[in-house]
Amino acid sequence: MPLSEPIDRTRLFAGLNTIADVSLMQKELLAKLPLRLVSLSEGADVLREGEAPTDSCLVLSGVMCRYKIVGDGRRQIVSLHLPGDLPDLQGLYLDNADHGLSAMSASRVALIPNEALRRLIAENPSVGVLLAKMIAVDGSILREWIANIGRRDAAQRMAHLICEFFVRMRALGFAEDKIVSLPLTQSELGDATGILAVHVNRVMQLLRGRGLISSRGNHHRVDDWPGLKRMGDFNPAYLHMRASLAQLGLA
Amino acid sequence: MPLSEPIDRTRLFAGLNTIADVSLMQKELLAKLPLRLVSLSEGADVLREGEAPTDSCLVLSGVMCRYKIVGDGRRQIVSLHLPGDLPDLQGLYLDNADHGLSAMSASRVALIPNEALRRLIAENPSVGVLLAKMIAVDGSILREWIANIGRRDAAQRMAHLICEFFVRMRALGFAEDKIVSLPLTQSELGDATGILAVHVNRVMQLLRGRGLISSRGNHHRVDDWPGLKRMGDFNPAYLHMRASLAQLGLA
DNA sequence: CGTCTAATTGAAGCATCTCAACATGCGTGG
DNA sequence: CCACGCATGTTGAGATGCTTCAATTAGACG
Repeated sequence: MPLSEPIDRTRLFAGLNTIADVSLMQKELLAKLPLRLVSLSEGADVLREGEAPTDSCLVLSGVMCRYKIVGDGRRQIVSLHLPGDLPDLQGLYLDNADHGLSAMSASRVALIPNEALRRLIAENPSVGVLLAKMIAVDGSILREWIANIGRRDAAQRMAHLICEFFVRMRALGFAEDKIVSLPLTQSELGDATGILAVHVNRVMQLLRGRGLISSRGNHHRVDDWPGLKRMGDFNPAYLHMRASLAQLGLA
Repeated sequence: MPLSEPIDRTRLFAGLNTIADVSLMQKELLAKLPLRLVSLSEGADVLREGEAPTDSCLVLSGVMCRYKIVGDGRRQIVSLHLPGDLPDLQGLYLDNADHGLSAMSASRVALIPNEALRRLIAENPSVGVLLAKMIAVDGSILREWIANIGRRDAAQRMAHLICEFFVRMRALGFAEDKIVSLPLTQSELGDATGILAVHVNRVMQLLRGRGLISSRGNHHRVDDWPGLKRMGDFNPAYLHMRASLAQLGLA
């Protein structure tokens, strides 16, 4: 449902800013885009597999995910998206969505008509380059997920997922106290890592047992960042961020 | 090593043509790009993880792959690339490669200076849209790989991989007799699907035993296409091809 | 307080891995 | 042409990580 609250248009640059230097002019152009604010309850879909997208989705608050359903009905989450992300930019160029897009927690998003985005890109190629970079980074993260699921065991996968989420949140200015809210149930964590929920539980206990993290509900505290990083074989290069780990206080 | 043989410039459009309608003018513009022909022996790297790409790679012949190496040294192949593909387009927008790019069989590629590509896109936005679409489809295939590895068992994964390879080859005009040359060793098939080589062997025997495929060396014949499709839970929508399966003779 | 979802625990089964050996094919050099 | 070496394919047996099924506990919410 559309809301009347004011939209935080700086969110438009938040994600872009972590990977590229967005000029003042580009910010102004982006801020002028027509936005339709929508509030989503937990689990709500913005887009379903097979639908033809007419708008691009900007996450304002909450955590969203893209997912696919395989033949036997099981779900695979293919990416997580934080405030400032544009999870479905490739919808600008594809006729039908090959995945669903839904809210993992109550979220607010801004819908941007693809027509307006296309016009902006056409008139202002430098903005197009920014968005292309965002799509490219998205692809890079997808590749790392493939490697994560294909070649690491359950504990490593989970550790890697938490590392990625933590670093991305941090880059956006969240999680300053090393406490990160990962609003996923264990079942959803399993959908993201290709593990069954019951086993996620045991893996999380393992991570906690080793003193890497501690949890209370959805809120997780990173107790031993070097250890978690090592356990997850985490190297942030694939995130293509402008800031180094050191600059994020995560040396 | 650079060769002096004539370059088949129609390869420049082959991959694009399967997903988009490339106009005559666009073909002419692409054909004018400066190309540097390079011949690769099996296993040769065009790009290694961490390197800064200066050229984009167009596959002229052979099969190439992008891959990542995880901490313990194991390899995960994240995509396969056929003649007409531009496997590393996102290198246009990223400073450092997050993956390696290598030849799975003796291959010929054409290297296109990124500078020239960027100029072409800037002067001719419609070509930029074509390439953006290619990057978007690339992302879609990555997502399907995540779902494949995360949520299907070994036999399904392998069947799905073969289906994808077969359809993509077919769309390019190969494999008309339902015989497809998949120049991967069982170890490499394992790297692509997240399975160990020994187990790949048993899975291939299973597929052969069910009459889905038959193999002689690297050449595999699809004996039961509907069966293979069913086994691999294969739905080609994610390839975003212009041609339907029916149009490819694979109803 | 009752209901519902999510987290936790246990036990048993199975898919995949691991280790180890042997077979096959292929290119190379004698 | 044969002999050899090496990479790849094949087979077997045992270990294990993850799944499956089932039941219980904890926590959130009206």
